[in-house]
Amino acid sequence: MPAPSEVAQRAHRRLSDYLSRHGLKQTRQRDAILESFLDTDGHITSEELYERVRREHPEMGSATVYRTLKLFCEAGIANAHHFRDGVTLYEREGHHHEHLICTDCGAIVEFESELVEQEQDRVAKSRGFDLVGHRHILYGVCVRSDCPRRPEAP
Amino acid sequence: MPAPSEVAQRAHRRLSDYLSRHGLKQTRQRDAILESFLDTDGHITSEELYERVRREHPEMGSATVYRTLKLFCEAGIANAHHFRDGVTLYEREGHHHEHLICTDCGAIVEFESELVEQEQDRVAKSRGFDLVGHRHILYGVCVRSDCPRRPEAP
DNA sequence: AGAGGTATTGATTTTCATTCTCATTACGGA
DNA sequence: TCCGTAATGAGAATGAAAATCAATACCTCT
Repeated sequence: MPAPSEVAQRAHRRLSDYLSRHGLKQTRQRDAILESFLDTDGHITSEELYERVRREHPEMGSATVYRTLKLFCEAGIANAHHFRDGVTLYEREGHHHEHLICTDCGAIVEFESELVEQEQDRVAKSRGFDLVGHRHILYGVCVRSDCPRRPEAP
Repeated sequence: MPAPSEVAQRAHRRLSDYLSRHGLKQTRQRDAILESFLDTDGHITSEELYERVRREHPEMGSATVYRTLKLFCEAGIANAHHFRDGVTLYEREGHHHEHLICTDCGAIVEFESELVEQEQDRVAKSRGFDLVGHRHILYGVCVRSDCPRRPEAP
């Protein structure tokens, strides 16, 4: 296996912290799932991750992956998205960014904007809120010539 | 039939247009559902709307409401949201706004920002997208001691 | 107005992601 | 190593949304 990146190490540490701080246990499954998850770019569903983990650990149950991904969110290692109904997409917590989604082909492009960031703080504050997170999604039609039409709306 | 507001009339017209333009039919169910839907403030699930419509039209089927709400979205009368997984919330299309949600009490406050609006256009364009819509959600904790459960616009 | 072709409906079933249940197993502190 | 408890895996349960399908309602044409 490749050298443990700095980011990966941080994630492992964060999980350990969270577990011990909450009287939970460190298990081989949680480690395995974290390993696979960290090895992922972009977004992934629980089911997809399950398939991946399964290749290395055939005895793994899908319910465990669901449970663990939820745990990761609570531990600040992952983030859950509900871009479309019926599926939860997870991605690594870290460099935070927003999403630009093609309503035709479903392509997801990431972006960030310091300007929007500041404006969000301003708005939340003015409404008497302590901002703890946000989600900013743009829907558009991408110019890709191959954009294979696939149904999905906001 | 109550006084037809300007907004309601526009919605009815938009539905008629969409139907005829797509070779679809005008039915009493669609009218009834639109009526109830327009009578709604804030967000509503298909199931909730079904219950409401049902009071006036006991013969209505829930599948019809699902289908119709989807139709409304395509016709530009409604918008679908997936704030949490597993449920689709619909709201009237119209004055467009973003949402600020309290993670503690679930209160939903609406806001808009011209500045963010412009920035969105800029970002989408720079990525080769034709912007057709967006969703901007802020999550925070409202600092009021009574944390009012009031999904209302300012 | 009447007929016919098709979209629509309502009841029901099906799908499918996610959660729950529970007996069994694995952690981890003492 | 022992024990109490959290965790796991398999399968059942849940629930929103979609799909089926026979019966019905619309609409267009005559």
